Amino acid sequence: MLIGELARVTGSTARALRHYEQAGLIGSSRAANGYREYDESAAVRVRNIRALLAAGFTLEDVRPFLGCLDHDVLAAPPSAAALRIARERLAVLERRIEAQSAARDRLVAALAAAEKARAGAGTGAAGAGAARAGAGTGPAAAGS
Amino acid sequence: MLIGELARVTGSTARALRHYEQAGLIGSSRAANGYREYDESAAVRVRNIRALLAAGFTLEDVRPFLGCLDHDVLAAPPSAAALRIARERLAVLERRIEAQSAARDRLVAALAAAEKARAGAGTGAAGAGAARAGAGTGPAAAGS
DNA sequence: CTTGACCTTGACGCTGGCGGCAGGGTTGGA
DNA sequence: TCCAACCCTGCCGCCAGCGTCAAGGTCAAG
Repeated sequence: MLIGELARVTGSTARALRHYEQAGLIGSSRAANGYREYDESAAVRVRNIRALLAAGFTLEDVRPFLGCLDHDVLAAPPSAAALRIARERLAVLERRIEAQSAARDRLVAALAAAEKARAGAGTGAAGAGAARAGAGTGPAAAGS
Repeated sequence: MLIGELARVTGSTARALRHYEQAGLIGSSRAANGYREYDESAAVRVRNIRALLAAGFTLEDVRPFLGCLDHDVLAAPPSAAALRIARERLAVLERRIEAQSAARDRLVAALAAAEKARAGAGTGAAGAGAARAGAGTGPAAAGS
């Protein structure tokens, strides 16, 4: 399989694949003309890599998983280091989701308050008061 | 308040504040000597901005909230336009949270499968089988 | 032989959020 | 008078994951 086909079947691009190779995540044999050649397992490997990337991993983070990615998924008996990194990434993801959910909740609350203020008073003076009530849970409180 | 003090009270840096200004997120009056001068509300505003950034917003994302950040929190004089933008942002937030939650779920599933495989078989042959079972929800399935 | 679709390496560009340095001006205190 | 501690603008660097030329070589088809 040449690089273009691998790109197609993995939903990536030739450029990305060369990038992964340069990062040491995938390998390739070379044909006589210098073209990269891949076998079937490369497709699986690349899909796994991209899945990890999509999950917020960096290329560096993916490296420890290389042993597993060959076979079929990243569920092969992974090294302790791989597990550790996965958990770290998971924690980061959780924190990010948490932070964004908090932002969302604040925004929802602010919207509700704004609409209530709208219904109550037109000028916004009363609205500012209602708004201030939400301030405790608002971004200003998150000044860590 | 000069930029250094504002940086101190907001836990940021002068460099960052100039960056926000260049991005149009904060303003400043200038003293005769050209120094930036800020009033108290600037600190609140900056803290709000940083809170949003910490929540995964980009500077661009923050821009629509500017009207709210001035006063005290993100509850503004609820103009129809502001409400609309807020709702748009809310939708974007929801989508982002959704995407990241999906990534998290995949990662969790992969971890669970990995640990099951670990507990089940050491060599990897049987482990690969167990792994394959988890593959449906695992990264390999996320080849979009 | 030519065309056109593939492939190669190399190198610069881009986005985001600053850090850091260069090369200055200003101000207050010893 | 001189230093230290501020401030200014401007610009390059960095990380990450590629995109996008540029400038070619290769190969099958017409």
